[in-house]
Amino acid sequence: MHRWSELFIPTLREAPADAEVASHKFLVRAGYIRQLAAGIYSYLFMGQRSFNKIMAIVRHEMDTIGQEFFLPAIHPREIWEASGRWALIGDNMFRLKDRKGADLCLGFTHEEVMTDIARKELRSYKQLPQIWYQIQTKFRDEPRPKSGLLRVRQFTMKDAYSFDIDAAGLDVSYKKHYDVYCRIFDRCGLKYRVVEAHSGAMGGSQSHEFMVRTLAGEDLIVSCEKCNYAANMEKATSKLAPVDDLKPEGDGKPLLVHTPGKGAIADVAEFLKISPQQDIKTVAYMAQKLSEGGDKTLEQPVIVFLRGDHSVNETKLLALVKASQLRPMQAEELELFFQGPGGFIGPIGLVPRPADLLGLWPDSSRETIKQRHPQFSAVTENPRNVSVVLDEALVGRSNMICGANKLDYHFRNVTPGKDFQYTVAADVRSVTAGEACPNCGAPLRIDTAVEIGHIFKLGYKYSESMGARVLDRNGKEVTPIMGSYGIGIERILTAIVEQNNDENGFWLPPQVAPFEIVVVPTNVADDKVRSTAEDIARRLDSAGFDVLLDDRDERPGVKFKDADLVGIPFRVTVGKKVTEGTIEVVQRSTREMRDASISAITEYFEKLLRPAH
RNA sequence: CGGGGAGUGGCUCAGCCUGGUAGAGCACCUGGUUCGGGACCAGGGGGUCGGAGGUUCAAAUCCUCUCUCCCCGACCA
Repeated sequence: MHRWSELFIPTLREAPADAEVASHKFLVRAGYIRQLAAGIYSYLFMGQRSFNKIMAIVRHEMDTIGQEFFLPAIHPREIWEASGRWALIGDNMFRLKDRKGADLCLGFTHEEVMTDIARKELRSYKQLPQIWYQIQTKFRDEPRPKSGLLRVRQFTMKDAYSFDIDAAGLDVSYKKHYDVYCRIFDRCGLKYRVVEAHSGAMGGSQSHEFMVRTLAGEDLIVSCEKCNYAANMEKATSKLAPVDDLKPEGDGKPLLVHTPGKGAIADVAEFLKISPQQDIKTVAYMAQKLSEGGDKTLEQPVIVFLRGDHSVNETKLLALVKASQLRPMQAEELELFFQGPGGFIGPIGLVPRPADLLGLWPDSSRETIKQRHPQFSAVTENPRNVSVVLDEALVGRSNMICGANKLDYHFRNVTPGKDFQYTVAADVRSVTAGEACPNCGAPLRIDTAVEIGHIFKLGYKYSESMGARVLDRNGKEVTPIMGSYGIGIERILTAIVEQNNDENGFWLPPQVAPFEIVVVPTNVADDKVRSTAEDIARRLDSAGFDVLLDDRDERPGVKFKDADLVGIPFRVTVGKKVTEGTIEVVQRSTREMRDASISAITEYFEKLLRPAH
């Protein structure tokens, strides 16, 4: 049993001025956390106690499918070189040197370390499958930490890695994680949604994110009102309603039309009395990525054509061209590739690079295009180097409007595939709310959400690059296939607080709350009240409940306010009614208040909190 | 990195424009009265005004530089 008078629970009447979202305000006010620097927090007694309970649930469930490890937080450069990510990750990785000048980094994630163990130790298919996990601190030097614990530079992650002999094995390991994650989040009392996700920088084929809807979230999820379709914005697709194509004019060949001063899609549509859906939007990027050595930025032009009312989903595009960044082309670059001015650029005249060269980059020894500015000789010598991406929504369309690469002119009668060629047709647009669900056709909705868990099928990315090999049953050397699975511990608590709060504070489910019950004597100067509260707290404690006795010599109002603030799901108020043998039990979430008998209080909570017994 | 905002006692803030040597509420300590929704009275402790430099007889206040934090964007598992 814990006594509040002896604990350090520094509650605040007012939220710190720099706290913006509910979870940040309340976790600070409730004395769970304190900030040390941007995106770096100390966890105090109450916070750590809650995290420990969350981690216990995670551990308990993970132990049903895997084995717990504990890996180093400091890694040598070499393993990150081996996977190719030392250069790829960039400024988000904390890097340091040891006294000998050797490069080290703080663990950003642990694929490399786990794969290093696997490549050194795993020899035979008989050792597979393996699922290894840990609960460990991760360090990520975020460009913009924000919203309290929602986006930080140091946090705790449960990360797991699976090694299987083949894809069918990976399917099994993946499914195990999927199911265990659902059990974990259910036990934490979270309302969440599992969405299809893009595997992004981690690489790999299949991926799901476990998302909690909240306005504080930074991710967008698309979900169907009717069926269970749900996807991350970067992955979501929709069924588009058919569009009426324009009738061809004249001989049906592209026809130059004068559109003076009408560069923007909306202006062109109005001027020509067409719908933006009949216009082709051109978006020109320079795709960028670091060279193998990490010392140079490689660039290549990528031009996207899509329906006039659609917008590019840059994440989809990045994955398609295997780039790490996109920047809009500058005016002189537009001139170079289109030989036309911004606002009037279009596909006709471009020479798309062949599909088999998509995503292929100039080798690292070559100077960047930027450095060759202003001549751009590297590219002008080789116009095939332009990747032309056609959004899928334009496939099969005809007689569209597009920029003519000539000031104040557009083309009519333009049919993709006929009047211009492209490198590849792919889904590179963003879904918007209200479009039809790809499964059932019902309207899609878009919500902000927090990502609390993520599971990936990594494939061979790390095992291959780092050289993990085992012998199969035929004695043939094969590369194990991997999966990687993460849960953000702090985000579980943060998401729960975002889901369960009111003007006075928040409440946690008993299984993750720092205490299940707070016993509040209204006046410790009253012997009868004080001793009854002591007795109740002691009996509940003996019965195995996590009890906090608020034995502070404070006025009742102060104690009630604090009790409401700090996330404890049940309050037992010991006051005047002790003379009648009665106390009150208040459920924080509903504010529901019930009298209970002092003598039967243990049984009362047994029924409430331990229904299985 | 671009744009915006803010740094004054533990928390929330006033004072800055118009320079004169720092204040309020809450919190904290002592004593007393109180005790069912953030009490009251009396006394008290605590601040290099983010830092450095400059202007001035005099700087929280004016000027220059700088650091930090927050928000929006870019970016991001």
